[in-house]
Parts: sequence; C-alpha cells; structure tokens
Amino acid sequence: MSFNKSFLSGTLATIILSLLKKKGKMYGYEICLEAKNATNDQIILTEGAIYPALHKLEKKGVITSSKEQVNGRTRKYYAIAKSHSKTAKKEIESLYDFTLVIQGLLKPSL
Amino acid sequence: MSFNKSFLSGTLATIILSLLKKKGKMYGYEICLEAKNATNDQIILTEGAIYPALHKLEKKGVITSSKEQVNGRTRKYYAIAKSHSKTAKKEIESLYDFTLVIQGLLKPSL
DNA sequence: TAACATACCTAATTTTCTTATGCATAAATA
DNA sequence: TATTTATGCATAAGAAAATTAGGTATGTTA
Repeated sequence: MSFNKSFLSGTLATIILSLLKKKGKMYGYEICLEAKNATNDQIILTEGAIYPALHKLEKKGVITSSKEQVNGRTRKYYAIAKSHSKTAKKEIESLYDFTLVIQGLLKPSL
Repeated sequence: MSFNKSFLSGTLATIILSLLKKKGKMYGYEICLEAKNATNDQIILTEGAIYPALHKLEKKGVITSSKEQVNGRTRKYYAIAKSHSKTAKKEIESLYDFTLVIQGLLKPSL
C-alpha cells in the first residue's frame, strides 16, 4: 500500500487541523513526524510545505501559536483557535466525506 | 455531505482513468457529466481542468483519442491505452489506498 | 569531529486548477 | 423567430499550492 504523492495536494491544511484536534497542541516538526508515524511512512509532510501552511492558517486566525524553549531549542507550538474549533471540526469531517465520495466513484472500476 | 473543492487537487487524472476504465471510452464533456451524476453533484469537473488533463494524459501515452461525428458535432473519445491498462489500474487502486490512509489518520479526531 | 537528529524558516520553480473566454452546432423555449 | 440552453471542443491569464533546494542553529551520537 502506497500512493501517488500528488493526492495529498489540497489536503495538507486539513490534515494539520486533524492532528492538532487530536493532540491539542503540536509544533511543526512534530506534525511531520506524527503524520509519518501514524500512517506507516505513507504520508510524508515536507517542511517546505508544512511551515508555509502553518503560517497561512495562523494568519487566517484558525490556529494560534506560542513559543517554548525545550532542551535549548525553540519550539513553536500551534493549537486550534477556540473561535475556530467548530469550523475546524467541519473541515475535518469535510475531508472524511471527500474520501467517501471518491471511494464511491472508484469502486465500480476496482 | 459536501466538501472543500481543493481536496480534488491532484486526483483529477486518476478520476478520469477510473471513469474510462468503467465505461471503456468517453469524451471530455461526458466525463464532466458522469462525475457529476455519479456523485450527486458533489464532484464538479470544469472544462478548464478536464481538457488540459486529458491532453496531458494523451501526451504521456496513458490514453488514446479518436474523433467521431455525432449529431453534427465532433466528439473526441478517449480510452485507456492497452499498454497502460495495468498502470492505470494501479493508479486507481493507489487513490483508493489514499482514501483509506486519510480515513485512518482522521478517525481519531472525528 | 563528523554525521545525524532536532527545529525553525524562505525562495524559486513547477504544477495544477480556476476563471474567463472563444468557437460552433442543435434543441428548446419565449 | 429570436434567445437561451445544452452540447462539445479548446486556450490563456492568473492564483494557489507543493516541490526542491537552500539557509540557520543546537544537541547528540558514532
């Protein structure tokens, strides 16, 4: 089981929201590791993609950030803004719905 | 049930292959209608997206085309190239696998 | 001390899609 | 009959998103 990386296009922001909803707060590097580990190395989020995506979500007010010093290194933790918890939930459900629609479309040809 | 249109990014070529595999041969306009009908208006493929995608697939040799006159109008039918039937099948299965991986990733946050 | 892991970031390029057109014919409707 | 809708192809400008490649910096391990 492995898939074309291009399928991930457009889903990155929602995957981030999903992980943040599950974990409460996470930092960018952790999000990359968690996506990789939670999917048996199938979803590889690159830093060139994740950081701009996080910055964009923060700019939109969907997530908030706070810096922390851990082991001499800076971590920038992100969490879903309280004011956006419902929209984030809907967004995650929306991606789930998308997978169902795609499955329904593909099934006759499988 | 409705979803963010951006999720479709990167899946268009594979959706086309899936429909062609099911129907044997189709023309561009028909692909748009079929995607719409088969998903209760949830997947709307625009012509600005579908035609360049078809041209690209043909250029790569994945699909072949043949023109036919029907009711005074020209239809350009596409079909999966015999030499690519296996790769097309894998590509479709790959998109299906992708939906499973995403579902597994999203579930803990739903 | 070199390599690897951790942790952030940006920038140029490429790819892909959206939006907006354009052309042309047939059918339906006002 | 004139206009709209449906059919059917196509391209082009612009936006959006990710890839690839790079940069900075600290801690750990071989």
